[in-house]
Amino acid sequence: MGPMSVSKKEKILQEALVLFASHGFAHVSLSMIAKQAGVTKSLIFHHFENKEQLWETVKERFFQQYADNQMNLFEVEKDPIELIRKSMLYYFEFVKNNPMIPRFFAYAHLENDETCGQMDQPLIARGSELIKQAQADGLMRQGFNPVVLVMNFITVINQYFVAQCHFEHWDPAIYENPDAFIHDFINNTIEGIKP
Amino acid sequence: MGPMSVSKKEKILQEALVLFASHGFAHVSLSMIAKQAGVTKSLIFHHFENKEQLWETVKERFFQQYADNQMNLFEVEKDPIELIRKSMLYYFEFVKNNPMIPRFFAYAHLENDETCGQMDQPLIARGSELIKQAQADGLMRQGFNPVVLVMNFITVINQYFVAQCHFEHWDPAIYENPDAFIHDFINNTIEGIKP
DNA sequence: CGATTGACTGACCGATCGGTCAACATTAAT
DNA sequence: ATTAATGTTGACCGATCGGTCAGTCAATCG
Repeated sequence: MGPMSVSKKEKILQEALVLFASHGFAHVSLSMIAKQAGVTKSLIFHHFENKEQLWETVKERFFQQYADNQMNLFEVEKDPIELIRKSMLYYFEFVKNNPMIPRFFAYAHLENDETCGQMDQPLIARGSELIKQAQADGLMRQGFNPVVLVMNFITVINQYFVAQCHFEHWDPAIYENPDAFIHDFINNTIEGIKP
Repeated sequence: MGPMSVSKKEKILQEALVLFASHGFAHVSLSMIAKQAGVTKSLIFHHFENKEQLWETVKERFFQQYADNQMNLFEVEKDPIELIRKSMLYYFEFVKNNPMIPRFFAYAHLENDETCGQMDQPLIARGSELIKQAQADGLMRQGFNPVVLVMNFITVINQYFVAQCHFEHWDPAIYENPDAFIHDFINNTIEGIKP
């Protein structure tokens, strides 16, 4: 297996990743991917079973990238309130630097793809546990489901980037000054869970 | 124009609406729509310019349905905090009864369709104004952008239905007991904006 | 009554889709 | 040098795509 062969298969994956994230599964043809990657369509079938399996492979890569990053999400931090604040900021910066990830998620959701749910379930379980502990210790307001909190901040941050065409009509300032936005959003969230 | 002719054009629109909301633009072929509506593909071209214009027409219908409903969103209510609570609950119930609406929005967002942003902009402006007034009157916590609040609750409620395949892996209880979910979410939000 | 109009259809078009296949090029092992 | 395995290509396939077009049918109108 020479270096060129690896490079071409890799190129196919990279271009497929960009195109799928940009236009979704159905909009992207194998001819487009082949042209963009500078290879023939046949080569795609040599390296991958079919279009579906190529999509699955690309998806796994995306999710891996996402999951790897989440390892850092709930890092060691004494104050659970501060932990939430840091995690939200960290996730916001991550998605800001990888804006195709929420788009890919959105496509997967619309196709009722359950893979994305199974992937980060363990991490969410750990985050929920931390929050529950904080609630028990009286460091956080009690009585709400921790998953609702996590879902809230993941969802809003993702959609901030996916639905820019929508929200920037509501108030352009939200995108002219992203720091102010995430600051407001984090503050609202934090205030909502203080004991 | 007899009643039958209206009925068939209407049938095309209805079926296109369901199919587009279910599978998106590219996944749905005109043959599928024609078969589902019980007409020939040619009739679609008789009533609509092309596939794109059919999509636009269907979209306008959806958005109208959405916009009409929003008239009731910020109804008269003395206490602004209570107004937010009621509005969130009202919107949740609305989307619950029209689960295809957030799916349609999601597709429009992924295609960077700006129509959806222009439609509800006036309403959001009014909602923001109400919140700003409440802030000025000391009835609501100050210093945050009202649009962030509205975007938060619209986004989460929409994604609750669109990304069920994702979040129900985090905690099935969220969907087994929707009332508990929306109750938690509303409470978190309200607590976050109390003065 | 004949003419006109709009709803509606079936046959058909070129383009493109995902996918197959035989053959050639390249590399590594024997 | 021969062989085997893999990388890579171009020609080709049936199916389906969005879209066209000539024409049928029923209702309306003068």
